[in-house]
Amino acid sequence: MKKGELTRRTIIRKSAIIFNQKGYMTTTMNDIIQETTIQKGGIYRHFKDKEQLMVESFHYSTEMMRNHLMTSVSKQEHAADKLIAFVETFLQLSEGEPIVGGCPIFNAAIEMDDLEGSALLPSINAAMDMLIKWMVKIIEDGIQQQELKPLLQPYETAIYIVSTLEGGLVLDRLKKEGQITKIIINNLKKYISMIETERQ
Amino acid sequence: MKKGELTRRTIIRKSAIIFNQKGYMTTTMNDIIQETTIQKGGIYRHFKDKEQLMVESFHYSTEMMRNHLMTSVSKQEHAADKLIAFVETFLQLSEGEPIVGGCPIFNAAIEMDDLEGSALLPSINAAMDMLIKWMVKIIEDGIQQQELKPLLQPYETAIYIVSTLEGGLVLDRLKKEGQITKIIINNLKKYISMIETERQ
DNA sequence: ATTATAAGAGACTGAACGGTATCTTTTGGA
DNA sequence: TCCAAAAGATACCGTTCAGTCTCTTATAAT
Repeated sequence: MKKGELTRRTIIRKSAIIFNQKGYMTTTMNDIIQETTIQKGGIYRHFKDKEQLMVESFHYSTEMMRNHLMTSVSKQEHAADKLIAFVETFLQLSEGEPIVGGCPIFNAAIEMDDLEGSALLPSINAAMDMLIKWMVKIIEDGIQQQELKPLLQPYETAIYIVSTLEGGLVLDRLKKEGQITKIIINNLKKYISMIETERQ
Repeated sequence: MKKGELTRRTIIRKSAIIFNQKGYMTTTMNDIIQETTIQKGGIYRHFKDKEQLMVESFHYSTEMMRNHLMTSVSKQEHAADKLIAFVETFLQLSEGEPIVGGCPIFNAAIEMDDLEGSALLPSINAAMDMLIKWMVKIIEDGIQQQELKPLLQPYETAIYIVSTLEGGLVLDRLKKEGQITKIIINNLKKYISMIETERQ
């Protein structure tokens, strides 16, 4: 009674990668058939339509990213180190770890225009909120621990960092030199060192 | 002998807006027919295929943006003021001026995956290069005029600013509060004030 | 081993796509 | 005013899309 559940997960796992690389609108069911080597009937037995598959795949992708970031950030004690770990790990996403195709939230966000009316839209918004709130929390805790400057505005700071990160992904996509990531990391490190208090 | 040229330009002008809003791949010829109220035969008389229309529309859009930015930046004398004017004007693009849908380079860049093999790809790269080189020039001149700090790395600085700008557009697209733009502008102003020399 | 049922294969459908071919209307120089 | 050429309308074509339907095969409890 569980063979089905297994293939269901296989479909999600493989679809998530294709969606993340090709885009949700652009990826066709035939792409998924080809990658999973499961025919149309097999797929539509487990998912009522493409949209449901999109939503579950997106959820899978963001969970992968979240766990990846979480393990990296939680290794650090100091708030500034947490932020740096966040930044570095985030930009390493574009190298294919842990999910091929880079940050799934970014990939989905830039498709938002095409996804009007789709059930995926609220998921994207929720995922982005999660990311920002997470960073806000790191900053707030850092201020409370007197590791970050007390005058810092947590939300504004988080927005600024996330913006720079997402923008780095746009440029990285265009300029294949791979230099972009390094430049963004260096500049954000400098920024973070400016918002932290003197270490004891 | 010139009626044709007139409608040709009308098609480009109206298509540019739709492409910039809906995306190049997602926009259909029927969308363009509806918006221009010119039937298929009328359109295909002036453009051999959708791709040609895409390329010419993109070129039109980027020219509009370039002129808009140019007039704004050239009003300023000091390099730091030029950078601020650039940043502010760029982020105002998302409010629909001068071209509805926001920065056309950004809009096209995020579609790059879907445009593999398209004639639009080199145009996008060229446009982005133009933007970056322009900012590099402003920074280089600023250093030479001793308006910006001499240790500044022009290319790295330009990449960082443009990344933050583009990332701001991603977030602005998601969070409709309209607050994002302000936050990015404030932070980049602070950044620019840090890289300029003391004014006389 | 049997067999009801779960899982999957694959042909098919209608709609929408970009593009073409043919016909009709408009334009503007003579 | 005339009429060739330019401009535009519209029906149509092949292809591809998401999704359905029916038939076959694999599974697992008895």
